[in-house]
Amino acid sequence: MRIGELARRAGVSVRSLRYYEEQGLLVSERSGSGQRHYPEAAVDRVILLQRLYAGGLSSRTIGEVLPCVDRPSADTSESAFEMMVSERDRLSAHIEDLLQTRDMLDELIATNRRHNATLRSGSAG
Amino acid sequence: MRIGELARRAGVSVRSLRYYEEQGLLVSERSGSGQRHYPEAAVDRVILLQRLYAGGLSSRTIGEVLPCVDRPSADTSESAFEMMVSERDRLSAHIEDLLQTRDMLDELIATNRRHNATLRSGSAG
DNA sequence: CTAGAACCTGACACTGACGTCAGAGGCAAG
DNA sequence: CTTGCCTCTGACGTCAGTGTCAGGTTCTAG
Repeated sequence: MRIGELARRAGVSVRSLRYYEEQGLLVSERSGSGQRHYPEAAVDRVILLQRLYAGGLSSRTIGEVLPCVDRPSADTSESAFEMMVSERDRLSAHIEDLLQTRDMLDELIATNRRHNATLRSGSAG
Repeated sequence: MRIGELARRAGVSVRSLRYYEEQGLLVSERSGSGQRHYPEAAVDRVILLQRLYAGGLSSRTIGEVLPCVDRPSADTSESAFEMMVSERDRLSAHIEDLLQTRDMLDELIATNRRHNATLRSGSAG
């Protein structure tokens, strides 16, 4: 498929796909005229990339981790594996942090609800 | 206290404190010579701001929800309250997304561990 | 062949919370 | 007064993924 279809099916912009390729995260075959062509598997690949980006990994980090995805059995994935584990730990810590923030928001919301309830019982507004 | 002490005690940079003030999130009294002075409570205030930033709220958004923090009983917090709730929901969705990403990483890690174990049992590396 | 959609490269714009530098003034200690 | 650290304002730099525009080529339908 060409880049437009891949973009639609993976739910990203064409610009992003070119960027991923520029970062070495996504490969394409080129037709004689220079147009990019992708196999079906590229859709899942891009979705995977999106998920890693969503996890806060940078392009560089994703590039270093990808060998673990593509060839989990090669030695090249030694440092990649460590990177992946440390990224998972970083992500876990980040999640914990966000959970604390959410708890704080929940408390604030509860406090405000109590006040609002008090106000509403006095005068609607 | 002056800005340097507040920065140390809250664990942020002096630059950040000035930025927060510029965004209307942190107030200071000025001495005759223009230096900023803060009460003890400013430490917790800055920590609160940090937590909201960590939750992915922008300066503008924080500014809009702060009335809920400062005066939970005022009407001014009506839209602020809705904003706070929607930010909590956004944060929850974000956390769910990150959890999925972490699960994916965990699966990748498990897969790689199996391969590494196989390798190591054959030849240490 | 033609119109128009899709594609190409290249490059600049943007966002947003800061880092950092410059040049100047403030303040406690000796 | 001097030394040295702290603070001030102002402004430009950074990062990183993506938007967007420009100018040109390629593909597809009729």
